[in-house]
Amino acid sequence: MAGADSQKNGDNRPSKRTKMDGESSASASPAAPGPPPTMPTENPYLAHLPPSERFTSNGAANAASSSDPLAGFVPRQVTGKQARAVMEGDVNPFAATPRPYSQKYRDILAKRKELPVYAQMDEFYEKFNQNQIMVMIGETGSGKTTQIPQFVAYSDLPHTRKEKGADGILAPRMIACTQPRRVAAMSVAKRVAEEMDVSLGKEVGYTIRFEDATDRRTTFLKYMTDGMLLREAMNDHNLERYSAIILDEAHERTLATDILMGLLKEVVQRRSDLKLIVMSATLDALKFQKYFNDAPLLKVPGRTFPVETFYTPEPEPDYLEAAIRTVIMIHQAEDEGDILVFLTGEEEIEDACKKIKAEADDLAASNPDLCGPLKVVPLYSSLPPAQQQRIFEPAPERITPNGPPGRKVVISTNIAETSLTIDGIVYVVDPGFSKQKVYNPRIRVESLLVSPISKASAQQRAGRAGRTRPGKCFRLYTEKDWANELIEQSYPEILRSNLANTVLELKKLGIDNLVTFDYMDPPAPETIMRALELLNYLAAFDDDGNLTPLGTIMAEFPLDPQLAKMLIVSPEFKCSNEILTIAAMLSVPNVFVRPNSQKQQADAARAEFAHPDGDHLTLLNVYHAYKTNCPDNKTASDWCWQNYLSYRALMQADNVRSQLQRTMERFDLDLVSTPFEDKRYYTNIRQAIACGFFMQVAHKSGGKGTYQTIKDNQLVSPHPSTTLDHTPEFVLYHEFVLTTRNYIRTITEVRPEWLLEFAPAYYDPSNMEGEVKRIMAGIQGKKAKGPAAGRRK
DNA sequence: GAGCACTGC
Repeated sequence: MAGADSQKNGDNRPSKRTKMDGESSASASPAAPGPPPTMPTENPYLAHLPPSERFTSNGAANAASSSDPLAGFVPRQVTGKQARAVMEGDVNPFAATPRPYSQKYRDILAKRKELPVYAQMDEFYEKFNQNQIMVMIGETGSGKTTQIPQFVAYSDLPHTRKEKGADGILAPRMIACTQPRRVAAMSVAKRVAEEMDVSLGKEVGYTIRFEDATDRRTTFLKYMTDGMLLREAMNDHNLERYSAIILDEAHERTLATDILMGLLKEVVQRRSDLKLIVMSATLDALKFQKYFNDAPLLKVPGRTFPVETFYTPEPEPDYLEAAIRTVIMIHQAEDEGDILVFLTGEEEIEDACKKIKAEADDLAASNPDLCGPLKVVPLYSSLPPAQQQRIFEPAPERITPNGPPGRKVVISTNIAETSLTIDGIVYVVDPGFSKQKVYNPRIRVESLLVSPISKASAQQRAGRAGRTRPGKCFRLYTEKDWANELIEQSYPEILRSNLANTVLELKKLGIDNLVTFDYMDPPAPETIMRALELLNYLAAFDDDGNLTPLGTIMAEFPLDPQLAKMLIVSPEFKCSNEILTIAAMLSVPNVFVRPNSQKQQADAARAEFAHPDGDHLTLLNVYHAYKTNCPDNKTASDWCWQNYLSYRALMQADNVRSQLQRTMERFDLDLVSTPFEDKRYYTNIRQAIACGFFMQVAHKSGGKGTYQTIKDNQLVSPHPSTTLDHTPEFVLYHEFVLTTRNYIRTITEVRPEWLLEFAPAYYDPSNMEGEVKRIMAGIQGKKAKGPAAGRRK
């Protein structure tokens, strides 16, 4: 796109321009080189001038048009002094038509000036102007997420550099800032629109799944989830719509961020005009710098209060008991201030809440002069939003005017470590554990394991105590364990995941060799092999490891490859409407609610939807019942409540279903159903599912309804929640869950004939062993003798 | 006869 200048730092437009001007006159003769493609060509404030007069010979906006606050700005040669002058000036240069700043803008600007990052604006511009890539370390409270993208806007002037896209629309070359979470992308965009005194969704916007608050013609600064940018990259390998990309929260090392880093490392070589800023919170700066060819570093201090850390003298044998004891100790002995306790999961948290509440009530009753009232609040993601909001309620009032103050205790999972910030926390209790995802490529199973956290995590947790004033952190492990046992950083997600999806995405991104791709942390080759193998069996990849036409479409669906495959083949089985529903239901959290106190009622409610042939069909029943019985929101939430179903999950399923349906339509995949009266109605559905999940099948083995997985011979039991009312010879399962026992969850009966018919290579008797081999060979023999074999495929 | 750490498309 941009000039093919190959200097080290990539972007040398200004100097190049000067040189050009020295060689040829700046006349508007058609033969003159004219401005390079990325130079401003559309400055709305200079619209009264013909394009050739809008910029001086060195590319600066023409100073003669004195009303333009950006007069004299050379893209990417802008200094802190220039930017500050405009920020503190009278006219907003980023508004659709230049207009005076509002009073609110000035009020906010005063606060922005206090942010640590503001003080380093000059240093930022020096590094930004001179380098294509830079790494930024900004601790909590530095203001990097809101300010840096704005700084870039003053330098890139994206709103003055509109270009026609492939769709013929004149659009700004945007600045993107990625976030790992949707709420962050949304709330930061809203804040920055206010700070810039422009409208959200017009000049500054955000894009997340299910919601695009941007305007193709006017948005020049876009906050988005990292996954969303990755999706865009799949169809635009050079990310041409962007002039600068800022990867925020890179230290979290989400799968999407890691892939984007690898991809962008390649893109910056192809696009010398693209600037990249990688932002992270402390610590691994050197690793990022090294990965990005020794990119320069800008370090900005945070703005938090000191946190005093305490360790236990001896290891604690029972961290749950120790955590409870510590909370009670703090409540009795420490000054006013709320407490945040980190535990690993829902059950543990509810248990701890009960115990702490009981002890604290006893204490307050027996020592009203020593202990104030204590409010205990649980926090985890599956909690309904209304209950999550309770963490923001104030601590209880003191009971008597001179009595001891009340206190709030929040008992939380890791969600409070990154996603949610609670003000007023002064004390943190950190037992040092969290549930972490691990992937075992040998048996192809992802599971959750309670594991020790990393030092980085522990520091993040401690930091939560110092957001409003100095705080204390009580670590329930010894200082020696801290030093010797905790690893520095948590393993990035890419090392802990099944990569089937990722490998498909990478291919779609145009990455040819998945093994030599420049990962910041390369995954185990076995994990990549497992993914390639699966995608090959699903016919997404051919035998040479290239994407097939089917694989190309599969990558467009926001689904696991197995689900995408079953959806794409479903029209052939005349059941795409039903498979759409099942895919959506399998993509959202469990729709069945089962409160501890009402297990029987909940099970009875579920039985109303049960389909005897399997859980996939039960999910279909639930969705149909939901759509039939819930014409509006009010009835829906009541109906869900009465039927022990999660309204939230069902709404999500509805949302996902529409998105999947749109993707189906985009690829001309028919939306069809077999008539319900037709005896093949359910068979067709089950066959389509089998086309996606034939690798996840178990065969009955031994007594007592136990099964053995076909590929890895793992002994498994159907999950007790299943609605399957018999024990067929073959079942297909959606998930393998490793808890107290090996369970297969969400299962449906399949026929061995289908497996051989739809996945002949996989089920070829020569690949099989024992009983299954005999069964498959038997079917093959019969088929060979019978009339024409193979109805489909 | 039982569990969903947390995100994301």
